Amino acid sequence: MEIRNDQLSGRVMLPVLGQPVVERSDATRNRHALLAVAQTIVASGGVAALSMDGLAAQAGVGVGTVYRRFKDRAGLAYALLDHGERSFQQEFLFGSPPLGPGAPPIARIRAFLHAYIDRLDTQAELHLFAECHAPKARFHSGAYQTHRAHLALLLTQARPNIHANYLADALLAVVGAGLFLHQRRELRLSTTQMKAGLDQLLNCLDAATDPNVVNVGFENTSR
Amino acid sequence: MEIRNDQLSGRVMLPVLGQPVVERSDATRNRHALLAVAQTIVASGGVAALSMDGLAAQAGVGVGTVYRRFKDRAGLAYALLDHGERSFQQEFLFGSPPLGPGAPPIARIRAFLHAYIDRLDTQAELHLFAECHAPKARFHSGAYQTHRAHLALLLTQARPNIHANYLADALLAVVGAGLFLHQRRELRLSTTQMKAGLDQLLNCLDAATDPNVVNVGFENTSR
DNA sequence: AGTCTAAGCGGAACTATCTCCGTTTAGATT
DNA sequence: AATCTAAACGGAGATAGTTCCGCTTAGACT
Repeated sequence: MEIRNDQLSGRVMLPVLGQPVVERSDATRNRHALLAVAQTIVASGGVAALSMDGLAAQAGVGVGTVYRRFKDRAGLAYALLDHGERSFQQEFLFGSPPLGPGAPPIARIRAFLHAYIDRLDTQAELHLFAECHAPKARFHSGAYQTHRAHLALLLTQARPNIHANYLADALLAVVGAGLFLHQRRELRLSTTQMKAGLDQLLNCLDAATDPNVVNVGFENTSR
Repeated sequence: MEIRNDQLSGRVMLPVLGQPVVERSDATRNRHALLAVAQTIVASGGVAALSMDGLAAQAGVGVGTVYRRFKDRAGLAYALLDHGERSFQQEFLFGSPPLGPGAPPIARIRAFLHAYIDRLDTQAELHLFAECHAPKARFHSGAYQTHRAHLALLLTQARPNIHANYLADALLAVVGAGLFLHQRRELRLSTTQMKAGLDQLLNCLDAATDPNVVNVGFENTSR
């Protein structure tokens, strides 16, 4: 889902070993057709209206084809999120500061979380859908790994003595789709308010002169 | 699911308006039988083995009965978690410090999160199951509301100027079942290590002399 | 004891996900 | 062009969640 080359020709490099290296032309055609139809379904009726059977019918292919292309419901959702994820990664990896390189670490983390919130504001339902139908897949996805590595690096730069990986996971949990939707729909928070809440959290990390961490228990891995 | 009286007689006060106030004896009998069977199914084969059809068959009732008692899969999961939740609430509301009243706020928060982690260690799969099959229900459950109110109160006591509700939600997100299972199974963190990570987060809250919050954007509710 | 009725029960039926496998085809090789 | 085969396709069927509705029953009231 993440590792693809040859975007212009429409050919896709699949990362899984033992799988074909390039898609056949009919497969590529179906992938694009299915994604296009899925987009319109979601746009008109929300994620609830997106069913595998219905998608296959509307796209004029068999259900087997849908499953072959996207593995399952969660895979379809991740595929739909992929476009936005790509450009998001471009921005925080190579774009202009404070989101991209150049700004101080804490400022970049702040910008990242703000941008994340803005993305959620349009795609939270799809995110939640994906997470709920494949809870483990979220953490294994290239998107999550990239976000985590990005935050962990910045956290380490900001405060060398903290357990950056744990905190990165923690920050990403705070901007999870489920909580976001609850805050937005039920608590009626604006994205501005959420960003303020996140800022507050970050200010604590920033202001704490001594996190008093000493890595208790993080040296060895137990089971 | 939360508001019940008359525990000894087995009668249950249902909180939903327009519903019967007390269960009929056969209904109570079936509820207990179903919960007992469900427990053994989960104990032997994990949550994956828990199906509504199978449960009904093993308990010797019709599927309709299962749905009448528990509404849906998520409701069944929440019912299974209810016993533990009850005693957990007793402990942090009325038990001995630092979990119960008497200790300083930050110490109580710390104890709460540690206890939460210990609970997850035995019940994370059931929690995840419940959350994924009814993502909105998590936040509306009495359990979540209670945890949130508890943390928010303690946070307010510790630092009057922070947005306690937002931070309470944030802390609960960090101990979400999905992340916990990932950390435990994939990253192979021990519960001790997770507690250390949480301590670090709390120490930041505690150490930050000025969270620099000024409640930006939290005054009015937008949509 | 008889009656009445709201609540509970059971399981057929409907829906949607996902798997399986026989058939078809893209495209490489000759 | 003919051949060959890995990949893709389609849709029937297995499985599980959920709803619906006609029948049954607990328990309240006479």
